[in-house]
Amino acid sequence: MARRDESVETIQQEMTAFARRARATAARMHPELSLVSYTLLAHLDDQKGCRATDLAAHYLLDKSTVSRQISALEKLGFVERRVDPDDHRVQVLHPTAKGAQMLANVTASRRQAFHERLADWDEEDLDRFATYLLRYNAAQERHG
Amino acid sequence: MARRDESVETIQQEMTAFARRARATAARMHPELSLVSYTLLAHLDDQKGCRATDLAAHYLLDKSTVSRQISALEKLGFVERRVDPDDHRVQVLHPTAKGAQMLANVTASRRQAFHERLADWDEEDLDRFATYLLRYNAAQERHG
DNA sequence: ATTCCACGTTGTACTATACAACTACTTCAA
DNA sequence: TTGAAGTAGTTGTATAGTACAACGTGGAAT
Repeated sequence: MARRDESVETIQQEMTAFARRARATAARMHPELSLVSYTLLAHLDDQKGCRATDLAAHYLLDKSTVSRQISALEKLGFVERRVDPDDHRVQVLHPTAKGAQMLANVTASRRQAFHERLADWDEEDLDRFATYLLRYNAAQERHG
Repeated sequence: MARRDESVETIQQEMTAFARRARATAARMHPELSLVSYTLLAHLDDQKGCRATDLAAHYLLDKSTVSRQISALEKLGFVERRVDPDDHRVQVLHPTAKGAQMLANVTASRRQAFHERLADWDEEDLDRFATYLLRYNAAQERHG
């Protein structure tokens, strides 16, 4: 049981350490697109458009927060709104060409940073680490 | 090479997803002690006291940020300052008894949450996951 | 038609953060 | 030994991200 506790303790500490640093690191790497904006834009790109409410639900953010983030992205010309013809309350959000381009740049640069950090890992370790993270996050979603 | 890329992509996505959620989750769980305050207080406890400058260096925060965080912790009665007799510029920071108590509570509750999330993992997986996280964070510290 | 609900915006407040300017103290070198 | 340079910490100011509450508008159901 002691070994189990120790592992859990380490996981807690290291996940926490990572979380603390993540925003600042992202901001330093990409002052033009914050971690949150990046995530929202990536979701829009991935989903081929969605509603603000969907973003809020998916990322556990208040709708007002999403509203402001989207306004900012729109002001930057990265997102456009298309009113749903079937329901005039709804705006379907899409990345613009410019937004998609910026997203592609940031994604490429993030991807490269991760590849560098993980350069000396062998394939099996990478695979296992990825699997563990998926499992951990899935558990977190279930248990809050 | 394709499998390697895929793993790295997953790691990136999942680490990002975790980072996005971490603060909000921590805030919901412990409104009385933010993730940052908790981390700083834990460091003080762990190190048996240290200077504000050390905290700033260790957590890559501006000294003004640390100064304000510490002021807040002091106002709450969780931290006390002891002027270093050898160098009157320096304040050595320590958790108070009350601070140590609060830290212990939050730590216990965090620990329990992690244990719940990881309840159905076997010992070998936990050990490997912990090792991977340590390795990943160490690499991040080196490569920015 | 009225009531209720869903979508989104805006007002307000708070926290975390950085940068710059400042004070107080120490160290070192001429 | 005194003056320059450096270090520790605080405070002023600005910004981003966030939540909650109040609101307007539009759809749905009785």
